[in-house]
Amino acid sequence: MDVKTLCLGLLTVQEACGYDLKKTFESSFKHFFPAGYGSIYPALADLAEAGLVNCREIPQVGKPDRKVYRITEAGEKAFIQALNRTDPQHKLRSEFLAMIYFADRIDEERLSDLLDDRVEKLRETVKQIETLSAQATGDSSAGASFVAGFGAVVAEAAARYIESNRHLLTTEKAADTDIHMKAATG
Amino acid sequence: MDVKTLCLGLLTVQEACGYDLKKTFESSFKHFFPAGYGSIYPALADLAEAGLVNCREIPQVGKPDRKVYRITEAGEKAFIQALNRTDPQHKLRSEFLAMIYFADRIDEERLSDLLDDRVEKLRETVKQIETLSAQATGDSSAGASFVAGFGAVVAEAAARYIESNRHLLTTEKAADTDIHMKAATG
DNA sequence: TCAGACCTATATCTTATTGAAATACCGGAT
DNA sequence: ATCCGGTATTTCAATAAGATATAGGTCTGA
Repeated sequence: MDVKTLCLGLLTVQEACGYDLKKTFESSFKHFFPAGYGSIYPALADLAEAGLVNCREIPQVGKPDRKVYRITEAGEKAFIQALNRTDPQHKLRSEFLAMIYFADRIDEERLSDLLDDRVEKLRETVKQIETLSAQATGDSSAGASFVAGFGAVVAEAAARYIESNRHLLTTEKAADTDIHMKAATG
Repeated sequence: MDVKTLCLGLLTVQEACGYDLKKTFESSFKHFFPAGYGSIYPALADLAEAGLVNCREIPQVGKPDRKVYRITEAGEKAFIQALNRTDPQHKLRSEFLAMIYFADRIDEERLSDLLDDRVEKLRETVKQIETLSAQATGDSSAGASFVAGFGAVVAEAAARYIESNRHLLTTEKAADTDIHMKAATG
């Protein structure tokens, strides 16, 4: 399940050009599978070369030709196979947590800003997802709703955790460093 | 806050070789910042070249020389700077959610397995983190505890979300596709 | 009305990261 | 005896990230 496969999946729904796919990634996948042009365009080129999609170039004025990709039968099969074969990963990569790990080296004001910013961004994520789900333009399959809900729940849980436990990072680093674990996982 | 900076941070605590750092990554950072040898060794080489760490080669029998890296003063400064300069990212990359997005293309048994596996892995993560925190060998700064708690809470929230909402993916795709959003974010 | 900002669309470059395999030897368990 | 797991590093191809270049279009406010 790399960017290539995901593009293929989106093309099972509707033909699109790289730019369109990027927009879909931004709206629907942003919170759990970000991808940029640097991944999408090479992915489409590879898919075309492998015969999993066809490409039709539509001339435009003032803009580059629009390369519209449409999935082939081989592509459909390959995608279904990918859904059945792959053991899916689920990975977080957080520079934020990496920094916080070293909280004792960060001065209090900076630390406070970092935490505020993160909470704010998490809440923005929740809001974005809710807005998107409310519109539900197209994107309203059970799967789409489920992953949206997942994103919102997890982001909200993260925000709440930060709010509830940030005091452990700023108040004196005393004995009871595991209290938040009890509150957290109980 | 790339792998390089994170290695530098770990070296502010204690001198270590690449292999040692990998173990630390496995134990303390695994759930939010995975890194393999392919990232760590080049990172150390770069740090050494930049003069942020020194390297001392300790001969061994039957094993490659142990290259022990110790941070320099320039390195200490660079790390503090990194903590103050960087705007930290926080990204999820989930092939799992990407697959689930296409749940309507997955047959029921396979889907059920995917969900079971994910819940199990999330619960394992929680358990691992709790075990680690209980031992708390060395790794017991406020920052370390905070990030451990974060990991546990978020993993648990994710597991619970899957358990509570998986029925939306298997039962008939009927009208009320947004019920879980209410339950989720409310 | 005119500048600045943003949208459409693709291509490409550098650097970072992944994940695995290759190399080598030791000790303990079967 | 043999196989597995731990110690340690190196390296490689594939993948991805993130930014920049290109180029003309529309919209917006002063």
